[in-house]
Amino acid sequence: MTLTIHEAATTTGWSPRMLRYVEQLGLVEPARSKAGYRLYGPAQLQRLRTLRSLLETHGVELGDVGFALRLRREPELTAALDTWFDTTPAAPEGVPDGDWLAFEQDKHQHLLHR
Amino acid sequence: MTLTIHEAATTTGWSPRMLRYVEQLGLVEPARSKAGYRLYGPAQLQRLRTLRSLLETHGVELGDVGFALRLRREPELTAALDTWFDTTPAAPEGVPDGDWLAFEQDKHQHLLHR
DNA sequence: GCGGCCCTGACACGACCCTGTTAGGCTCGG
DNA sequence: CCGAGCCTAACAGGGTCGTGTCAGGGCCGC
Repeated sequence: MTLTIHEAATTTGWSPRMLRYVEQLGLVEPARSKAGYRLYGPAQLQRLRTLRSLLETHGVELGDVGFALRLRREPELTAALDTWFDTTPAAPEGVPDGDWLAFEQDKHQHLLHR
Repeated sequence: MTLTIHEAATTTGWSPRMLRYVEQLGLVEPARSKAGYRLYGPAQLQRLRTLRSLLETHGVELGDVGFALRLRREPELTAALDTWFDTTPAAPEGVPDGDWLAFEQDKHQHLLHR
């Protein structure tokens, strides 16, 4: 029930080279035989096929998916990005600039070290 | 209370060229004067500075932040990535492969069209 | 035991990203 | 009105990404 890299390549539409690259990005990691051969099971094949359609239908690059993976593995990075995006793009009215800057910096401080 | 692009550049550590590039990525979009001049207010300056530290401390590229922005603007892309990542990396035991594949595809279907 | 796979590592090469720089034209302030 | 600064558009060059291909060396099945 496991395919060699060349077999997996032909049934999923990737090239063997790309399968190794995808593995290097941490996206699909096949099991290994005792001698080090990559062994692709049904789960990996399915993942490879859905990955392919994901790229096509959303116009995404492999590197982008790699970055999304990084986001999952580094919640603090995700948090930092979230606070950055959520920072009000315009200063609230009635608040002096200095105070507002201090407020925002404080907010970031808390969120980063939570 | 608004700075011209060159002034904003010197106080934030970016180059004018980069400020235009950052704007093009949709990350920091300054107001415009009637004649089309970019006008950076305190909010934009703060955003530029925090962006800079974000890149340094997390070893992230501008393009990555751009992709994160894209994720916020395209929830369906985020959903697609989530379901892909959450696909069990190994088939559950006791379930024939065919059934499991069907189950996963069905799950994706639902999640995508929710 | 040998032909055909697989492994890792490396080079190659186009495409695109990042950043600076320049050109040509408009705008601001004194 | 004139010098300094802004605008857009374009080119340029070093860097990285995606992908193929090759070399040198193990592993597998008949």
